[in-house]
Amino acid sequence: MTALHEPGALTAPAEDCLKAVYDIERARQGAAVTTNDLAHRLGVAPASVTGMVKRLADQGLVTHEPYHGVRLTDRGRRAALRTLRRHRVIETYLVQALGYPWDRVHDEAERLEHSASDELVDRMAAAIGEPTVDPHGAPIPTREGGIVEDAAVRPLTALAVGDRAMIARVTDEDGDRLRYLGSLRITPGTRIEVVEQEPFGGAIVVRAGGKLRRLAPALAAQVLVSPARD
Amino acid sequence: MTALHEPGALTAPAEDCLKAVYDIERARQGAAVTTNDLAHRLGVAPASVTGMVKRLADQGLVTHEPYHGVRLTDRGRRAALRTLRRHRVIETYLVQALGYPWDRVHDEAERLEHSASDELVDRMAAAIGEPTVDPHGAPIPTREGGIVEDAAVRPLTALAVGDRAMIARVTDEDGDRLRYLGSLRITPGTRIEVVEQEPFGGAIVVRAGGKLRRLAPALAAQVLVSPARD
DNA sequence: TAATGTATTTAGTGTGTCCTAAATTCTCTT
DNA sequence: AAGAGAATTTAGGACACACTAAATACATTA
Repeated sequence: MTALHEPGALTAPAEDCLKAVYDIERARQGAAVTTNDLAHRLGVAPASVTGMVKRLADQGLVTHEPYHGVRLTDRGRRAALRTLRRHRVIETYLVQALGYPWDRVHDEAERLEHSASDELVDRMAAAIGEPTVDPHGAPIPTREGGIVEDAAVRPLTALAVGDRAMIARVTDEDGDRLRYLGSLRITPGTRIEVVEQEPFGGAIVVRAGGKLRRLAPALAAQVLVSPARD
Repeated sequence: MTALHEPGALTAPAEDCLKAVYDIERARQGAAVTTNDLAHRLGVAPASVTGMVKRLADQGLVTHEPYHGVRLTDRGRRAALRTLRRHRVIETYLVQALGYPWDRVHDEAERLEHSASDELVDRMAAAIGEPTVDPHGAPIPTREGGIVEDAAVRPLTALAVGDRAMIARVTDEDGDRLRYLGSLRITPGTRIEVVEQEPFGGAIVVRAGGKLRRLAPALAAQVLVSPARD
């Protein structure tokens, strides 16, 4: 790909990288993001990340303290949120308007987010009633770049036996795991109650939709819940 | 962009080039396509086309007789039709499902066609009732790669005064010209009658939707009509 | 048939993205 | 405080795609 003429236009790998920095920065609660994390997330060699980050730093989208990690600048954060909005609107549209199952929208959106115009994304959002969360429960940034992360949300693993809650979000992108969770009705909006917590890193047993479900801790950690208000 | 791993995966510029070869080959009635034609169509320097064509030839998608033009192989034609189907289904979907005006779908589809999966395109087609022509009247290739070009279709310029016909297709991609034609109701499906043909390359005057419209020959040449059956 | 002008290809560059292998820096433990 | 091991960056390639400038082939006309 040659130099892009439109000012501010980013390449697809650059957008992906910014999105990844945003995501990991948030997961790390604002700490700097290591190139290794990024390499892992992006499926790319660590040395490649160094190069990408250098280009993004030249454009003023991230700051890079060599050997100490990457941070988004304000401009970088805006760009990341723009891409995130595209991604999540597209995912939601695919599910609501085109009947995609929730476990197969990620990869499609991953490609489309780089070529869809703002107009298209806005039309999609309008067509399905301006959704505020995507099919996995993740908040959709607004046109203006705002985003509301629900502070009350915790991982399912943080609940105690007897706690009731509602599934708010599933932070997993792997199709197989999502399909599995879907088959168990472990999806945003479902009410659950923790029935049992097996000791020493064992499974968590919840009642969901009237059935008992055993969730491996690795899976349960990806399931975020909000306190049941009843 | 690095070497693509999926077998048969083409880069966006390669897909664009194949589509252009297909289109020009058809317009030239099967004659070989010159690199200059392609350069013009793709908005790229002629030397760049030579390089692109070389890569496509290495992949067995075109044959290239140096200094004498390019031809699609069967595999190349299949690839071109796959892209063309994506493009035209997307254009039609944007108009029918998302309310786009017909003069603004081309550029959007031009980008999306390279990142939309077959599944997405098929779902779009299904959602709007498996259309057979796009908003400009161009036939949409089938999933299997077939395409039916209406043989009875002729340019508006080929009609004589007094002839009646129906607008079948507008072979123009420029947004401004399409918007203009749209404002004149010169769109697929409209019945017209040739009222006057100004001599020596002058305008063609047609009655369309009850109104008289003067069309410059360059514009009229892009308007294809099929004989009115009444 | 030779000359001329156009079309086309070759040669040489630059950019973005990726890689592997080798150096470097950091951190943690002893 | 030093050294081992891990993380990171640098160095050196490769490939796709674009460019300009120069060389070459073609076709047409005088």
